[in-house]
Amino acid sequence: MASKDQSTPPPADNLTKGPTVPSNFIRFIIDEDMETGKWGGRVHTRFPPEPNGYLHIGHAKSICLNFGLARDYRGLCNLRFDDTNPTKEEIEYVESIKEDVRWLGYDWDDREYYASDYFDQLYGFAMSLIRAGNAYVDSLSADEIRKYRGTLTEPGRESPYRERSVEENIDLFQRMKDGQFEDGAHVLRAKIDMAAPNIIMRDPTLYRIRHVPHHRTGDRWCIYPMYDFTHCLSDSIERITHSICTLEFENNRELYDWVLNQLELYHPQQIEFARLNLSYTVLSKRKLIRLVDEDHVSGWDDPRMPTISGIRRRGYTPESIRNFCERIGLAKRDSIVDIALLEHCLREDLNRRAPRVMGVLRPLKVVIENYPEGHVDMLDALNNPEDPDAGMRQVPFSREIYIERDDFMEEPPKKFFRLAPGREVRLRYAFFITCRDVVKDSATGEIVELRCTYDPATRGGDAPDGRKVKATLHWVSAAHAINAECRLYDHLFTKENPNETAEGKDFTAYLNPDALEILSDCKLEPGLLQATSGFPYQFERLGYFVVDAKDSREDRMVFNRTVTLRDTWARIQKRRK
RNA sequence: UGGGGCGUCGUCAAGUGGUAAGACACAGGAUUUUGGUUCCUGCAUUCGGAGGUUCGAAUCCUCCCGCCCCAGCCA
Repeated sequence: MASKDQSTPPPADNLTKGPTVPSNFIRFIIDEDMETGKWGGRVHTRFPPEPNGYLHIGHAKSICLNFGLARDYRGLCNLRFDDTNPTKEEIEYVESIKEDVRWLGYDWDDREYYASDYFDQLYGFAMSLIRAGNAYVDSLSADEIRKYRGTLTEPGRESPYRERSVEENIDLFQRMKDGQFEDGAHVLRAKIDMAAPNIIMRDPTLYRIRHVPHHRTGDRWCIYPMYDFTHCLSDSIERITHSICTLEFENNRELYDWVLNQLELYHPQQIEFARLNLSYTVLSKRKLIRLVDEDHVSGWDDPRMPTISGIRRRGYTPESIRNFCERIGLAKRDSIVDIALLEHCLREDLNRRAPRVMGVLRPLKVVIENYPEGHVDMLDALNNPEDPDAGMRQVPFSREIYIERDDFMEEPPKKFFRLAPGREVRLRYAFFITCRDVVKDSATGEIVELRCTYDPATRGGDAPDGRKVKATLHWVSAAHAINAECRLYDHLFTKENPNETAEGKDFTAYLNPDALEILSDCKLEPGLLQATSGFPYQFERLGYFVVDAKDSREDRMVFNRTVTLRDTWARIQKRRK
């Protein structure tokens, strides 16, 4: 960037700020609107979830987009519940949605709206359409309407009720509202064109009868407006400028525009973008509901789920998700983002902020034969090498400790530099130890204990004689350890794209049986007793962990592994197989 | 074989007629008391294909190919 004034140095954060928000086609549209003054310099977006399920990471993309645009252009973003189908929607979902949006770090102030708040106005607009001869009450059955609609290649036929008089339509629609008809007896339809090449325009249904109470309006209504009628009008009522939705609504834009044009109302611009797909998981509400209903997972907030509540419980941070949503970009082509990018954003954030601790997942007892019995050393350990302000803590060391079973091999292969018979390694922040003997269960042959010796001169982890070791192991003093349960998570599916199914199979066939591994005999350093949920820790050399918000108890702590550390050794092993 | 969209590295994605950004992944190497972090290095002579226009094309034109969406009284 060229500086115009040579006497003024460029701002320092020009270089340190990191990647700026990349532009995209929606920002181009808005930039142009700002130049032409199309909306009087306003940007007003909305995030319009239907409260019929929990939000997932795909919604996060939309949330970050809509709220992010409002933030960057000094505009506003509304939270609006698209609650026009009382058979599917529940109050539980609106509460969870609000919690999730807030957790992601966004604020809608007092602009919490519900399409159901507009039912009166919507009814009035429907009446206007009828009076103008642009809508009619149809008395065909659902089945008949489908048959009359035609196909992709053949035009539809007009309903015999299409030419009812305005008066009759008004009367019928009023009586629909008054509850004089059964579900399905009539619908209100837009009168457009049964031969339209866009099937959506073949006299779309605007209202249907449903004698079902609504979670907000109760029994006040028994007719409910359809999405296409509701959404554009809600946007219009809220003076939205850019109505951003996903690609599958591209066909619906013609109807969005038609309704607003017929009614001659304030007319936002609908813009479509490609929804997020992530490898090794599914991101459709229908499929997520099945995972919950069929007990493939423990619930919407199961840490294996890609739901916001699931990944929150798993230990993901809002910052990492926001960052991810910026990095994936925005376009109109269908794509599947590599879940490794999400994990990268997570590690990047966690590495900076998570205090380091030691925890042994699969303990192997080590007795230090030349260490005095009953003695305890308090050793200084760095809380976070990435953060000098994080300070130090003390960790107890004693004659009997636990190390990770994976850190010892009786017959080590070439590139294994951890502990082995006769080999010396460093115990982090403690001493060098050398393995002298391997104790096995005489019956099973299983290794039950290691006998080692330590070098007292290496206290803290450095040898005064300058000798080096190839590995540093984490450890926990046996007498001081907390017993805890750790839940290790992996990708929910074994297939990169579980939506792509073989003949006769469905996506559940690719569920990963190892997506959850429960380890119930973990040994953690004593300081972890203070750990509370929502606060991430790095278990050194293993990964990032967080207290499970639901199942952890004071006398039985439960930790979730949020994500592993990158593991070069594991990759080497995998390559070998 | 109707209509609406979309095809740029393994995965995302910039690029808007002037000679293919970046990120992730991957592969090497350096530093390291985490096989972590960090730091270097490499990674599309070519943009779905074929023609054409142009001094010059991923960008413009023509034809072809492939993928996604729409036939709910779901959203």
